[in-house]
Amino acid sequence: MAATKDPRPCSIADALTLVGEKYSLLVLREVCLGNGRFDQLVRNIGAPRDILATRLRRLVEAGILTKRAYSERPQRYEYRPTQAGLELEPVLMTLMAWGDRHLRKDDDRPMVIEHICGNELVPLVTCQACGGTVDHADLTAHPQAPGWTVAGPSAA
Amino acid sequence: MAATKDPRPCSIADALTLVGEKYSLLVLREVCLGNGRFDQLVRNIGAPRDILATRLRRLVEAGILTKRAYSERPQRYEYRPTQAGLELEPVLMTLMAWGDRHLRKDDDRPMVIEHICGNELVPLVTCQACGGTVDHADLTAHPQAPGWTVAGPSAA
DNA sequence: CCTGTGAGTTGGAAAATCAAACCCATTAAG
DNA sequence: CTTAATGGGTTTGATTTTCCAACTCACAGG
Repeated sequence: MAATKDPRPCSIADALTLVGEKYSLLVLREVCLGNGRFDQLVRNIGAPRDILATRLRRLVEAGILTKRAYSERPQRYEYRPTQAGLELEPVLMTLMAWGDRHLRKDDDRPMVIEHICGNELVPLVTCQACGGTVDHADLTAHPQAPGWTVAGPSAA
Repeated sequence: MAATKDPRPCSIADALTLVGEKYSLLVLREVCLGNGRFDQLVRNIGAPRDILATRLRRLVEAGILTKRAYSERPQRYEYRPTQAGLELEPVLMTLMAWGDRHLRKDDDRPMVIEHICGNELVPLVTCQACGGTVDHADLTAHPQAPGWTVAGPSAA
């Protein structure tokens, strides 16, 4: 009998094993803001230095960040997002918008993002095909993995 | 001098204190799929039962899930997303799309989402004002919190 | 009566986090 | 020349979480 330990195969889960650990998405936030230096990350995120070092290694090896020297003698490094890292920014924006809407009173947003169009960014998640916004009621899930239905594993 | 422990005030960080712990977003995934029962969550997520119980309590108290009895005698409960919970689904869809693009070869997506328009959902994050997609190069951040610049704390 | 299901709780070992101190190279100040 | 500061970490030891298996409780079925 197989192990009772095969969770649903899922790209959300896979993405979270890379960026779901504590502080990882905050590292990405700072790095996208242009703050890629170690001490800056420590101050702006408030994470322990050793944990931060671990996360940075992991994000670099995952291809989400790159480490580059901005000075030889003395050697000094900074972290910058890769293309894959930059493509996580929409996730951050969507999460920030959710936090602004549900966790704050009125308009006390700690950060406003300006879009190139000149307006304040209010991110919407839309369907590429029809352009409509993505709402729960409009979605139907189709698991592709063999042995899995929406409800769970079939015929264990 | 103040404590050296005031991280940047940020709705991303605040949102992550609620849904950033291990398994929390996977719980939301399952609950959005309609799988709100305890043993179903254990099987489909692969999380330890005690941790799951802790997460469920937290998500309920945060107003992201509700606990409902679907049977008295014997008492049996299920968890369902609140409106706030449903509004996190776009975050999940965006994260899933990122995982599909960057963590998988070709078209071996473990799950396909169908939009009501009849097409496969490819989520795009767009600007509500102009409708354009959200790319890093088009964004400018404006911190609103006193004492904070994009780079970090000003004049501690 | 014995077994099974659903929804958890309990106990103890293993792993991760935390804060503070330390290290190394280089530059700046007195 | 000695002392202090900066940047980018590593080390150490105490505290928290996580993990896993076993257990509980209430009811239902055969």
